Amino acid sequence: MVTQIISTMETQANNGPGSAGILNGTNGEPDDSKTNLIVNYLPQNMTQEEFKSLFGSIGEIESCKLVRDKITGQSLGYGFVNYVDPNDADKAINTLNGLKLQTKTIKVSYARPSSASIRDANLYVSSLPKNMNQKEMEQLFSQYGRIITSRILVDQVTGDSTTCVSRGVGFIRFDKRIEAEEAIKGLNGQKPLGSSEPITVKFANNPSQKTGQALLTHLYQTTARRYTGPLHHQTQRFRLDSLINMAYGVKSPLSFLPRFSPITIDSVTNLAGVSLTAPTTAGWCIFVYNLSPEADESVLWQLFGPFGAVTNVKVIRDFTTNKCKGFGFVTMTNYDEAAMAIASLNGYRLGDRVLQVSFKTSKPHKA
DNA sequence: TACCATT
Repeated sequence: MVTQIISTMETQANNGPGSAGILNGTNGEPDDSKTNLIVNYLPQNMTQEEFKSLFGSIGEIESCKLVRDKITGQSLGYGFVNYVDPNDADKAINTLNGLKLQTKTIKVSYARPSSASIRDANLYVSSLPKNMNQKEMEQLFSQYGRIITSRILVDQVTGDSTTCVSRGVGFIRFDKRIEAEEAIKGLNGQKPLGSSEPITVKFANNPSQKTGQALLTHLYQTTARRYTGPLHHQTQRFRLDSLINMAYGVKSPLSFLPRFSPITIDSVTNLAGVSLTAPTTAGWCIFVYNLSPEADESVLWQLFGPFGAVTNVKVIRDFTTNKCKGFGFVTMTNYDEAAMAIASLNGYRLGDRVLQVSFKTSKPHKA
């Protein structure tokens, strides 16, 4: 799934007067509030040299650093630039903030002074109402302190940025950790006005805390998806009539499927009392249970692709261990193909596990 | 052993 970021590109006002090389009267440290910038949302593949070259084109740099993972050396997507001349810092913000580099839109703003109190002030929010936008989320959280950055993650239908839909997940970075703590106390488990579902608010996991192995696994999966994603499903797609032939015992390339499905299509459509997820712009969401801890996205593409148009697959993993939690989701465009996939794959033995496959149920909620 | 989402 392609994830697009909605984020304000405005920069933070800096913290008052000061200029490079002038010593702060209280502690004798240089005041670089007018020269030191933080750069966010850099492309993952940008090197230190490219980073320096881009910002060096504005003016003389005192120092700069692309921040990287301690173990893997992988870019964490942000960095700092300290100019000699505050005018160049200002110019960098004006000319480079909002610059589009590959798929990213970089953010250039004054860096806040390094301090223990601003660390771990980043929150992860889930179960947000799908119709809540970034501004509304900020409004909800702003009562607890000054918000530095915020964002809501959205699904993006390939090739049409207007059909974005919130994933109900976002981030809020406060100025101070105590503000973030208060926001958790005040908002975790609370229902936003007009919403029936409580939101989850917790400290965000920091990607740099991931193990090197998990990062490499993630990179591998991101790369591998190129060869198994929706743009290629036509090449492995089979026609519905060949599936019907198979049901009558005709030889088929789908011989890996069970000859007799444990359920019929009718039983799928007629499950009493179960509300199926409505077809959204994205299609029909299918719940796949009993995947192995090692399962990855490619197995879902392989299983469901033969039945028709698959627009998205997702293996749910534990964020810290990166192991599959035993289930995943597949989105298919057409109801008939989704129903056929469910009828055929529910009860299918994958390795030493028997899959349970059904339409995703609507999330249960207490009255 | 049961319905996600981690910039």
